[in-house]
Amino acid sequence: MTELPKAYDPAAVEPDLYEDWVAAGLFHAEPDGSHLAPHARGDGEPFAIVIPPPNVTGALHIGHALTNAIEDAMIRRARMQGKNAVWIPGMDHAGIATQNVVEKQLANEGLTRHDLGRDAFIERVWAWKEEYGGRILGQLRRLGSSLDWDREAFTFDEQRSRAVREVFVTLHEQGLMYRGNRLINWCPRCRTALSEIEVDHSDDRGELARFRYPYADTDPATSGADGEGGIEVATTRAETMLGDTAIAVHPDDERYADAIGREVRHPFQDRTFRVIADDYVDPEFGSGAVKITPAHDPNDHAIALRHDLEIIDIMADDATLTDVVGERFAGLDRFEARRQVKEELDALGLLLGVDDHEHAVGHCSRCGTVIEPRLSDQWFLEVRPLADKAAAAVRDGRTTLLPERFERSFLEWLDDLHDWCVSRQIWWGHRIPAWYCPDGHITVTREDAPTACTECGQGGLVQDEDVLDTWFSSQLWPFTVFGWEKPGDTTPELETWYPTAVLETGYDINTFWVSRMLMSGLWFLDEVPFRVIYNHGMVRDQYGKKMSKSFGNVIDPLEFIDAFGADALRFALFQHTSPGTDVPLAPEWVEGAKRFTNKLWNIVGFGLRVLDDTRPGDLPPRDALALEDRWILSTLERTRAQVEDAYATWDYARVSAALYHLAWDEIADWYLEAVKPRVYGDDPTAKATAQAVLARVLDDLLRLLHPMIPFVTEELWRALTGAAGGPESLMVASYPTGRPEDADADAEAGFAAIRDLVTEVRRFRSQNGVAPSARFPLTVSSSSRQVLEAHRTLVASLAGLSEVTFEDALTERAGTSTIVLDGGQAQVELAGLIDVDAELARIDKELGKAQGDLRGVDGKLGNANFVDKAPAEVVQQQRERKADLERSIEELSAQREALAAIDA
RNA sequence: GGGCGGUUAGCUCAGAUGGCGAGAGCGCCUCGUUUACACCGAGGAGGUCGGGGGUUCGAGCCCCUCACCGCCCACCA
Repeated sequence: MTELPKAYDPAAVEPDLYEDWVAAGLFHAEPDGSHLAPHARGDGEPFAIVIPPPNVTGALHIGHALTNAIEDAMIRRARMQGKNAVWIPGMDHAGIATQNVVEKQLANEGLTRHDLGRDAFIERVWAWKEEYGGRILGQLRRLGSSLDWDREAFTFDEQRSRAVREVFVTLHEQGLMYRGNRLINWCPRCRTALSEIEVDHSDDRGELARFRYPYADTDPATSGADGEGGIEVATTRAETMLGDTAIAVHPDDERYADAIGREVRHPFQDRTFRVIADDYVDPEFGSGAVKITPAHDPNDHAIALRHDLEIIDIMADDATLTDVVGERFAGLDRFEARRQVKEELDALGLLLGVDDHEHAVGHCSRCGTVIEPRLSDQWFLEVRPLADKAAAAVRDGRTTLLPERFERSFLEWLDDLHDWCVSRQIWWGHRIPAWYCPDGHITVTREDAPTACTECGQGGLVQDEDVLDTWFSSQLWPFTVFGWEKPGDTTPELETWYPTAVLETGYDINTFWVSRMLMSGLWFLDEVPFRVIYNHGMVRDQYGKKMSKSFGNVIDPLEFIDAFGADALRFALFQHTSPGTDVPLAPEWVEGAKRFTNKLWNIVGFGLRVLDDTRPGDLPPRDALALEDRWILSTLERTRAQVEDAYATWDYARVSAALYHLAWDEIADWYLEAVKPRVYGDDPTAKATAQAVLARVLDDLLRLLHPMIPFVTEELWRALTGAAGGPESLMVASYPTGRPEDADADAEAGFAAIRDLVTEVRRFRSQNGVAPSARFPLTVSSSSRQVLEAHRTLVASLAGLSEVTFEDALTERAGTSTIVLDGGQAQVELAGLIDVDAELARIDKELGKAQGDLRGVDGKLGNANFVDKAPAEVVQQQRERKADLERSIEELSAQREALAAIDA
């Protein structure tokens, strides 16, 4: 059989295997299942995942690595289980993000997008996309992602664009999509409206400026001076006072009972406004009087609507002040205006003080600029009916959120969701299918170029300049990727794979994306887009800190793949991955995972060396199997069940832990050692049996591990089975199902007895400085005598003994040392083996510990409550432990005496 | 201001429905070139399970409370 290189070299294996898989078409799926491997044909339960489409601007970062590793494991396992599994690749055009990147590039050339003009700019973005945009998809291949590349989609390609227009028009026809003049979040740098969730709030250190509005009926010459004849207000944004149109106080606030209805005079503008009463005002805060700026604050806007106040918009697109504020401040940037307004107020004697004030400030999630609430004409989607459907689907379990504890906040969010501002004042994105006639009537249509206004019939229509929020198209992803273009559409792909099996994504985009897919899927297809929402955590560094460019702790997954291989990176991620749990990642852990792949390499490498031409296949009859065979098969089956169980709770950390333990601690450390006497021995029957079992064990191990670490397992499996590659691949081999008949408690107990004895002998060596190579005889007395005696050769081989003999009871003799076993003891002839003084010291130490433990157990057993009320078996355990301790104390004391005698 | 998660060995984390005589990986110490692997093997040291109180025969696990840490949501000027 093939000899493997001594150490695993991922770089020499991974790229070729990936190409081989692609060439063999193993990633591709057909709705009718015609692609399925023979073992699965005729079954083929549909199992689809759509990739969370990465931004075209993106490069693979560690979060992508996590998402794609998990999804790949899901898909690969489903595929091996004979499901009709498909994983759809694609990218998101990522409106603002992409536009920003290209604008930055233009800025390097000293240009703005306006210098190019709309059409040229968009052309430029497409060119950029062609040149750099595909980068991340290539990087996904390095990870081993088994995406069906024949089905790649893009949120801004023609097919998806048709669906977007159709959805917009349909929603408009349904009366849910409307144009309105409302207060929205405006980013002055991106110069566009943003939705609520595109605004990040942070607690910033700011200020609270207090100043006084003089009453209109007081003398301007004196009213400013000293607190007389005015009303005190406070603000964190002093410049907004230029757009104030009222002062509000609480209706029950006695301090202001007389003030209500009075007029105040604007210090910088030739106008006055009233003091009004509104419940919104908190009398406890500040002076209890609030200045009202309807055009620039959501609460103020609401109050303005209730009281029919004048609304004055004081800002331009770039957050400089417009002429309406008056000559003194017009044209100033908002922050400069803030400073100067305070100055002028102070000059007039109206400023009462400026205090430090920490408060939540909204920032643009794309560029970090401070958001300006602003009144604006935008397109809105009335989300209530859609959100209600989505919430109902979560509540009745049509879709399940993992971890479950996320469900509550997800539902609360859906329950008080506000209308979605979908229009963006940028160029890169789906143009809004609305046209305006010269009279301002709106025509929303599926046509490319409508010629007549639907309201008044006149021509000269001009299309809305705006584009849609990028999430508007990605919300349709789970069905547009399967060919859906309009309500009622059906395709074989949709019929087979919609709803998808699971939507796997970080919890950070539940609101942006997941909720909206749920809403639109239910609205347009009347069916949830996915049965399960699996939320993975965020990848953090080894100190638990979020990875971000500004911290400089970002880890590039490609560097890990180069250094340790994709499998190592994947396995390291899996080892810490449970639903909703953040994943800390340190280089040493990837290194550790690499060691695991190397261990696996050597485990199978050993197999290849000793299997001769044995391939995995049927096993000899059970009664021909050795104890260690039955033990490992039982352990394998038990682990397989644990893995199954862990997968049922989507807990990859437990899956990887169970398989790591199986491979390293059970197979490598014990089974391979236990099997050596037979495979190196000259009993052909015993050898053949060992080989058959070993082949089976290695085969199953590789199958179980393949979804997580596809490359190394595939390479080894081909060597083990002689598979030629291409369609003969572990990728489409069957995933192990249960073999309940392999469960064998007797064999596990028997092997455990052997293991305990061997471990004790090794401990004896280590503690007494007896070389591992030293051979010596051992006499054993044990309750497990039967099984130990029957496997004396194995015991001798594993423990490095020259001879093992058995007696019913050992008698203490000078010059021997006793090894205490779980179910008995063993005796070593010490002559020439050990250092007596060291041994005495060791015994003293053990004696001390045993005596301490005994006191503990005695205390427990002396407690009447414990003895009476604890379950009998628990009490029994303690009694046994007490007996054990007493016995070992006795033995140790005897040994001590014997040794002391030799010493003397 | 709400909500959620966390606090277990030097580090990062496991520890279903309370029975633990508390585990793993890395790190640390001792020994080791046995024909799978030094990307290794054998053995070992190291924990008042954040503090306090409670329930229980028994609590790392349940209850109360306090203290930190992290995240999400939120219109208090």
